[in-house]
Amino acid sequence: MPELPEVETVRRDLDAVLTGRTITEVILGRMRTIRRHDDPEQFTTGLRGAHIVATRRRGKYLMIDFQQGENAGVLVVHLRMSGQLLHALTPDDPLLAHTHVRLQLADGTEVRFVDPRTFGEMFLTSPACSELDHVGPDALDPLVTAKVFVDGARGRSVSLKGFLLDQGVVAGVGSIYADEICFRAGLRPSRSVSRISGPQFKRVHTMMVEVLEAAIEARGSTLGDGQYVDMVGRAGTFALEHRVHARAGLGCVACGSIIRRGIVAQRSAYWCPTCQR
DNA sequence: CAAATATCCTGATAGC
DNA sequence: TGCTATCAGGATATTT
Repeated sequence: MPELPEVETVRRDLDAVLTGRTITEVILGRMRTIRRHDDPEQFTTGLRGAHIVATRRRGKYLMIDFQQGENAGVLVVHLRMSGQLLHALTPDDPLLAHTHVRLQLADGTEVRFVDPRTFGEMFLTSPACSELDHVGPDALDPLVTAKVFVDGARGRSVSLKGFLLDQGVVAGVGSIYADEICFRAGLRPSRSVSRISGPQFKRVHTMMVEVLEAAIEARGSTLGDGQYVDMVGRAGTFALEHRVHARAGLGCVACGSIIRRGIVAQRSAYWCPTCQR
């Protein structure tokens, strides 16, 4: 499941492929991918001739800024669980199953959106991107400090994992990194944020930044299912550094206790019963 | 208002 | 072997 580090890895690849290029044609497969648009034509005509000027990311959302004549616009992409953006060097590269959108470029290459589970989406909007108003600041935004966590947790009783997954507080952390952050902070994912102190939130914040940056360095986490890969199909290596996620029944790398699995915030959660309280 | 629940969908896996 | 039932999960709408 692509989370902040995986989306950032894709953004960097995408930037090299798209920025400074022009979209010449858009081929739509499944309409569900562009479900925010009533009219598919609005999407295709809105992108045809678009000149890409920049790529950005906020949490797990990719934003592709473009200029189309006098008009500025943004193509927003969310990969959700199984979405992939792939770069095809020629239009007749074999099409993978579940290829829902093809963006053909003036240089003859193609950016393809592939998404078996179809939860991912793409939509066009104006530069203000008001559709993302409810999304909090990016987890790696320098403006995000431990205070954002302390303030965001005030008056709430949700679990730490549920809190980290709440994209309205800080955006970008998903199930994998929430587990890894909880481990490194020494706190169980089920611990209520109402029982977490200021210094503990400071540690949560420090560990969040550390884990996310290390994961970007490793080009993300590719799990056993091989689901996540970058734009040319390469896996990320951060799963090798996972301490708890998907390690139920194995020994804790720090103390040897058996890693446990349970449900927290309606998601699978993994933790060390000794290292985390 | 916050938190829990149902929903979307398909591939992988478990169980027979 | 091959079938069916179950599960996973991000964000959102709905319910509690």
